[in-house]
Amino acid sequence: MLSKKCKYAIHALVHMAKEPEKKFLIKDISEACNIPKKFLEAILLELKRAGVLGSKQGKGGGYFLRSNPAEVNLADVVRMFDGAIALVSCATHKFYEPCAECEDEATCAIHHAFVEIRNSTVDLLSGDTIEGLAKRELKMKAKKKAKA
Amino acid sequence: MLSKKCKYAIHALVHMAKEPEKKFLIKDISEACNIPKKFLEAILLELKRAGVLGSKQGKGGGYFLRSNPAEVNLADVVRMFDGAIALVSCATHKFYEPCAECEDEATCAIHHAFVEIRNSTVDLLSGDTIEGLAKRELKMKAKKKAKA
DNA sequence: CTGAAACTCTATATAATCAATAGGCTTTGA
DNA sequence: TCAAAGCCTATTGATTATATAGAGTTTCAG
Repeated sequence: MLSKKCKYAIHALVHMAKEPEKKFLIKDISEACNIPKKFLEAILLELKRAGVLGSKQGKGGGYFLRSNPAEVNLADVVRMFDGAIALVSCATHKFYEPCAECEDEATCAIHHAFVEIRNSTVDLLSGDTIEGLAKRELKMKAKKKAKA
Repeated sequence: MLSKKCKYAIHALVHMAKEPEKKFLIKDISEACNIPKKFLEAILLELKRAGVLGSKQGKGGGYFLRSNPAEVNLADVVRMFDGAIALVSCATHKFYEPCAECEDEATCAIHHAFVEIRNSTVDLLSGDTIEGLAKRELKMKAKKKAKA
């Protein structure tokens, strides 16, 4: 399971990607996404340090998207907050560590099984950009409203 | 990432599935798979309570497979030790809980994205039986030995 | 019938991590 | 100059992960 931090980050980013030009106050994102304000503060700061967000201090300040929302995908965000995407450390690319208990990875069937799962998960996560998710969500909400 | 407990369980089960009729001592599995003995003890007990393994106490005792190894798959084992397979609680079948911060799951793009990922992961994990993994591993080891 | 082999069970220790909050500091603009 | 807003460090409390200790129980061999 993802950490709450990571899930909150995704919610915040998708929220911002709905109005990619807008400048957001921490407080407003916090209320819109139901994320504890102080916790969100730390999250946005990390996203800023990673270059995904920019910010402006002082009166009239706020956070805004710095990266192109079409190029920020869930694989990036998950790696940033929760580290490896794979279910075992020997099956990751970016955070590889051999399993202490495994004698020969090359002939370990478990290793091979989890590499496959990793690949499929990474493919799906990489395909989900915050722009795509934001647009999809706006459409779904519009459709639901039309029905009601 | 999987807990060590879960990974150890998988290793132990695949090891046993290589000789599905055999009775194993905790100590032997522990040494063969490089798993701390006392920790493994607790794991095997859980697997027994779940019906996957059987055991015989006393001298000449040991653990053995009770379930058909062709019917024990990684999805089962992961759920048993680590709970939900999905990355967010609102995307699971067996351990469903709504996300506290989410106002409307039906129109939440994040929810939909993670349901897809869950489905793909569950499909792959369900396809990996301990019998299949054990056979695959035996083949790989034989091939490697032939080359050397 | 006894003793060693082997699994069973409960409890505990330690460390790590997660989630959240506190509280001051700095920058900015009217 | 002061209030708005982000920046930063530290800390707390709860939970979970990993592992171990140690006593209890069952079984078989001789």
